[in-house]
Amino acid sequence: MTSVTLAQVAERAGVSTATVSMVLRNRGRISDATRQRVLLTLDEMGYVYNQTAANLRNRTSNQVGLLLHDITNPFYGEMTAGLSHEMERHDLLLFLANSEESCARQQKFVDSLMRNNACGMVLCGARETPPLFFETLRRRNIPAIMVVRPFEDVDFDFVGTDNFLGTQLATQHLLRLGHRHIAFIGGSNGSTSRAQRIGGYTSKLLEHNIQPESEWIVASQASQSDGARVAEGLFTRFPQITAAVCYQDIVALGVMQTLRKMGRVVGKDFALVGFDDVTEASLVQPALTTVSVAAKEIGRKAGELLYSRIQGNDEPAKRIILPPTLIVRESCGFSQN
Amino acid sequence: MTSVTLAQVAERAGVSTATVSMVLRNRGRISDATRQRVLLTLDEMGYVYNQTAANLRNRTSNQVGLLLHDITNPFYGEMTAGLSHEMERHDLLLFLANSEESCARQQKFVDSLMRNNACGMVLCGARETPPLFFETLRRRNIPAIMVVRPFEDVDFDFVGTDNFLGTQLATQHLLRLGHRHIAFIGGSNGSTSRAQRIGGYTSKLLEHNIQPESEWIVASQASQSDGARVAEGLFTRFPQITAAVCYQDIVALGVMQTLRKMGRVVGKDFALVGFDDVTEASLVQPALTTVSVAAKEIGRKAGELLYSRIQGNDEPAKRIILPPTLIVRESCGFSQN
DNA sequence: TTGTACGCGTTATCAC
DNA sequence: GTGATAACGCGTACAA
Repeated sequence: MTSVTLAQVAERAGVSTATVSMVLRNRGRISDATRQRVLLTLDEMGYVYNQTAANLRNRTSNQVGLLLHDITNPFYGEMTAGLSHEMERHDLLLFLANSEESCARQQKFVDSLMRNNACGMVLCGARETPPLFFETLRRRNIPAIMVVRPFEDVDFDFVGTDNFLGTQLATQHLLRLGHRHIAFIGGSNGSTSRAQRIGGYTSKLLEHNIQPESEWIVASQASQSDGARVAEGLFTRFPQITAAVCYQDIVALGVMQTLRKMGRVVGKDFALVGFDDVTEASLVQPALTTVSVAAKEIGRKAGELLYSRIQGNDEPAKRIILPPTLIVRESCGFSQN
Repeated sequence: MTSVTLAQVAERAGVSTATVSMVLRNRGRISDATRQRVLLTLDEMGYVYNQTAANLRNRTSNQVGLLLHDITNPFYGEMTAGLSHEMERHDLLLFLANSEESCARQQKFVDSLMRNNACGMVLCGARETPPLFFETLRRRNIPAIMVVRPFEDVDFDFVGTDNFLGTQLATQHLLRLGHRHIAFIGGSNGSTSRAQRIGGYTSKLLEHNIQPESEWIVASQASQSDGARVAEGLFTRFPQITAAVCYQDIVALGVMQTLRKMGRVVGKDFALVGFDDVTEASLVQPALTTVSVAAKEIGRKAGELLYSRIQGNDEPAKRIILPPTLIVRESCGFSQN
């Protein structure tokens, strides 16, 4: 890396470094003749601006971090694309890290961001993130936006989806179709998102004077196989269940398998709604009716908010909750609305 | 960001900046008493190391770039995870950018990396990348590893998969199952990877004395919907086709939709093989038989190679071609082997 | 262990 | 009006 410095350019052009700097940044009063000469020299020498030196001098930075727990998940891929696009609009560079649900890696990344003078970050924290993590983050006083996973008692900006409304939509849909025995399947105990989704489900039932059955609410890991396993137990014990709202599409897909195995026809004997609208949802037979959360939009909004924070916006922490929509396909049969 | 500087720590601890620096980096001979005092002060003041200042002084960097054309594609998500993991092992930070197949964005990102003093990069170039891009990159003399997409006449390190062998495996599998009317669906004209994959498909047919039909080789965009569209036209014109090798899983999923719509049962009336082994492949019904290219491993290998280049390895450009494997699932029916 | 010049660009102050 | 001088941001490493 035989890099040319601004000083070298200045010498060759017969001007001072101040002049070159001013030309580069279009500031100050430089005569047109001088400007042209400098620009020419810059080009001739193949000068490359050293942003880090400038950042050091200005105590600024154009680099932000994005921490995810699973970049492999298509949902986060979409979100990343949205954020990345937004960052590029503002000429910010994006550092990416994948915690793989490890709090240690997560902490390491954030520390590294601080050392590298990042000017902001977007975080989707690991599941067991300790409060200490947020405390130190808060103390650093660097703009940070949480996304997707809400954390209790944490006063940071947040961008995510309306879990409560999402399952309300799903449950409403099932109720309209005449179902009265509706289960809730999936999510892991202790998850905030899950609690919110169960809230939407329960509240909608109550609105319709249906007493929620706690035994019809079962947890599951985020995999098709565990969804299938859990569903089998549930439907064996309670054959009267005719519909289910699932915590995630991936779980719904597993539930579908089980139903098929038990000889029940999804979309006829049984109605199923998922959550996330992953690509597979439209592919399975019958196509899955699901709650869609615009992942890309979450990324974009987070980027927008982060940028405003970097610009100095110091309003109190904001919560941007994007409304989900119900994508009606075939897994509930055909609706009358 | 009220940051504490090394000089402030030095003053408070009553030592020179040199001493503090040495303590921080465990260099030189510092008495234990002094070391303890400095460490204590460091902690008390909440000092955060300024990596950028150090990098400037040392003319080094700990930041590498990753350029993709579509981070939304699960394949690249996997690859990114592999690379990210490898980068973390070496305490390197990863800049991410998504060109979205735009050469302008791509060039912009690389320029930005140069200005920001990145020490290396991993690139999966946009489809129409002009030669000039590679020339300027070469001139900058910064370690760069190409991945996945091979480019003609470009003398850079490359990590990818054996496209030729991959489709040979796929085609072989179909031939063994007795198919003789096999189509090739997907990929865009002019893509090198696609040419290689078609080569594997064609050569295998020829080995079995089957004359490839050029009309049975059709292009498609990398989306499910376009795969479906293209397949519909193909199967309508040539109903005798009983099997297909797809350029990508995502295309195969679209083809599956079309087949279903046409009343043909995948795995019974029709055999389908994909390429990539994305997560969805194992989730659809029937599960998709596909060529797995270990995306994560490509990322890891690219990271490993990049790191060695950064360390000064100046052997001639290397090509690392990872062998793909055929993952047999259900979309071809059950094999006799 | 310390003093200090240095890496590179910025900008306030000063000179013509 | 134009442009030069030089101190500065912060950590590093060599001479002393």
